Amino acid sequence: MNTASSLKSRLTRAQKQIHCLLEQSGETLTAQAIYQRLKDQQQMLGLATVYRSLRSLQIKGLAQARALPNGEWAYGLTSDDSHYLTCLNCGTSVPVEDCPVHSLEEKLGQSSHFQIFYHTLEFFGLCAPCTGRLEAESP
Amino acid sequence: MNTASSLKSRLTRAQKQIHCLLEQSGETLTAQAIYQRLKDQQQMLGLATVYRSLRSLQIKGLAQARALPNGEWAYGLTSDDSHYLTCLNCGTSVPVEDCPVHSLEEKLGQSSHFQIFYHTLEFFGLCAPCTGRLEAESP
DNA sequence: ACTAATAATGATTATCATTCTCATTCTAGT
DNA sequence: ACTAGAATGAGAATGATAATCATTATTAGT
Ligand SMILES: [Mn+2]
Ligand SMILES: [Mn+2]
Ligand SMILES: [Zn+2]
Ligand SMILES: [Zn+2]
Repeated sequence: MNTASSLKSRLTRAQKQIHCLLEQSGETLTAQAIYQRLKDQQQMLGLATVYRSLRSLQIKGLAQARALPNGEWAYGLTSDDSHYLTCLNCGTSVPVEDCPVHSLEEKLGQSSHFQIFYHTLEFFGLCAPCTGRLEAESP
Repeated sequence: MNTASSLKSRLTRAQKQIHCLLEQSGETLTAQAIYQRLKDQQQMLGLATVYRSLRSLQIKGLAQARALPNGEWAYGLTSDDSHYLTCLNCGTSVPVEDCPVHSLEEKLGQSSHFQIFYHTLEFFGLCAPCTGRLEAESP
């Protein structure tokens, strides 16, 4: 049994609930959204427990987090490999299909002494409407 | 004159000071650190102005931000292309030398209607000491 | 240069996601 | 069943960032 699966071995009730919710949901969720959804499903967890469990799931290699432009974090499963292109002005976000970092990740996993669970890759710039608007304002 | 340089055209006093500080410093800095350094250099800016200017510099394509594990943001120049591998347990962070996303960034810039200024790429996992410690705790 | 309009700044306050505290409840092992 | 340690939850504390608004600097028109 390898390290990862041994770390995953035992999940607490809260960790199981959250892992399960992330699996069902398909999309990534903020901690607050997870808290709300569980409450709605009569599976209420304390907010502190939600945050604690998310950190544990990360350390166990099961969950990942990406920072949203507004300062919140979106959590998902590490099996999900998706990336976005986001407008710095209006926040519009579109998915990016390709991901060219897997071979690098593998290489790092061998050379760096780190056990790598996931990566984040995000692109930032201006969408077409915002580019137009900003050019008009500052000619 | 292209779009980017037209957007960069006029910088406010505060934006110039911060851009200059980021140029000198070489490293990335949090907003709070920028505030402190400018104060130390007798170039005091209000904290609100620091945040506003950083956002403007981003929209002008001059500055980039990456989220630190502790929830703060580190700001640098978009000309800086550096990435890190971070331990989810202890926060240890090591630089990653390679970056395999430039060709994708170029492709996206052409196909997506976005004007892309920068990207973030971060790896997360466990460092060797933490892997050992956690294995010992949960056998 | 003078003035009116507009933009930038800064002191302060408000926000709110996240973390901390600690008392209580659950769990595993004997 | 008993006990030690872990997990949980309610609520308070934290702290970075955003919003407010009065003041100051800059711009544009005359
Ligand atoms: Mn990927
Ligand atoms: Mn890069
Ligand atoms: Zn936009
Ligand atoms: Zn570590």
